Amino acid sequence: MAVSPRATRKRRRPYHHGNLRRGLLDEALATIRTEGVDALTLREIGARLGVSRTALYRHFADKRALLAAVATEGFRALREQLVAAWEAGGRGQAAFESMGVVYVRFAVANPSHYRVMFGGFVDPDTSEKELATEAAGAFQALVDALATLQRDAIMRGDDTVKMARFVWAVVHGVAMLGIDGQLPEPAVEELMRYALERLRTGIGQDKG
Amino acid sequence: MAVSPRATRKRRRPYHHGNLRRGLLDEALATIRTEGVDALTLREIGARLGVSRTALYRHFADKRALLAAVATEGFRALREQLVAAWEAGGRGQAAFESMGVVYVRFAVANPSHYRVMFGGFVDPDTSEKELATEAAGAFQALVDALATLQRDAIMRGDDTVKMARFVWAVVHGVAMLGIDGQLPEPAVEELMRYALERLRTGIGQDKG
DNA sequence: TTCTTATGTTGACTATGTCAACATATCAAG
DNA sequence: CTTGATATGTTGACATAGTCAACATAAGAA
Repeated sequence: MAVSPRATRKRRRPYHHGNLRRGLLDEALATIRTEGVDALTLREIGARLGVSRTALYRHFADKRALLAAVATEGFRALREQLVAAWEAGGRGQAAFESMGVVYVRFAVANPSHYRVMFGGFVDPDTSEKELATEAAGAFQALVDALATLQRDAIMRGDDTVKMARFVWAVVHGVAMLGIDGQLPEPAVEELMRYALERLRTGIGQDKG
Repeated sequence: MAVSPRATRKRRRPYHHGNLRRGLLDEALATIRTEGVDALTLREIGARLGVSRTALYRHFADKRALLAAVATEGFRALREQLVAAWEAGGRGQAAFESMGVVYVRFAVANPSHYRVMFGGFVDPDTSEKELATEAAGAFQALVDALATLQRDAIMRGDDTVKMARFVWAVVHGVAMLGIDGQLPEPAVEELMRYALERLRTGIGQDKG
């Protein structure tokens, strides 16, 4: 997995290590995935790349910046998966619920990564413009899908952004409870299905 | 605010400091509230109580145990507020939504504390039996309320626990997005209101 | 009074993030 | 090709923090 010299064939030839920034990000993400955010130390990720402990500071302002970059990648991946689900599902009601499934599964499959995105490790407002952009992009995927369903009179005509936030809150809530261990193991998938169903109909007693 | 000797009049007279455990908890919570979880250091909270840095270890196994205790207190407070809202609201539909309001407001008013409860700082499964108990207690308040509404045919007859988890996910999601700064400032309260409304009716287009 | 146990303290160790000073590779300009 | 500027990477050092071991002391029991 060492960066081969052949990679330098591309236009901008990297300097010493060969895209250390990319390597740092990958290594950080790998560590986060396998050992959790707490286990992430700058020294070890440097060591793993055969680089000194402070080499990282040439590519990231500090540890938080690194985490912000990791979060950014998370939002990008999430958006891609959401859009893919929407397209593959046929851009209808079923596709919309498929997005919900994908969302929750993303979180459950990458709990630590998801936590970096939402666990207060990074501030979405200040600094990190790219993070804000990507986060907004992921949310936009949801807004777009909802707008389509509204156009087709499948969903209520409420303010789209507001409705999208609600949907987001639902899947986010399910995901968070799931990765927090607040739910019995098999309950996450089940709750997700149920949530997507009730999201559509509500929990109030049918008046028909 | 120093512990007065008069406090020792109670049955079990404390040893040296006079209920240091309680003091540690209060000080930890105060620090968490004002400066956030990251700013919580064992050394400083000890200093603030005029006690050495390791005195804490006679009352808590380690820092995580202290955080677990803080989380426990959070769940207890949350449950009390939920129950109070339910009772005061008349144990009906309105009272139920009042619980939702209280829940989200608790999180928004105590973001750092809430994060200790749900931010992965403590593991609800392992260790800390009291924490699990209190967390379950808070959830039970929700289950009980829902069961009542089901009995009165105000809510659907679905599995109560499953439905309660869904409701929990909704308010938890709104709360989390709110304290994460993912929503524009005034949007939290607005989203909460909207969420409670749509929670009842769903977002699907009315077929009537 | 004495023994035991509950508390609290001191010193020390390790791990970690970060900065400053230094070293070196790459590229652009002449 | 040399030279200077800039981008990268390294070493040494420091401050902070959590934690443990050894020691000290207070409280209650015998």
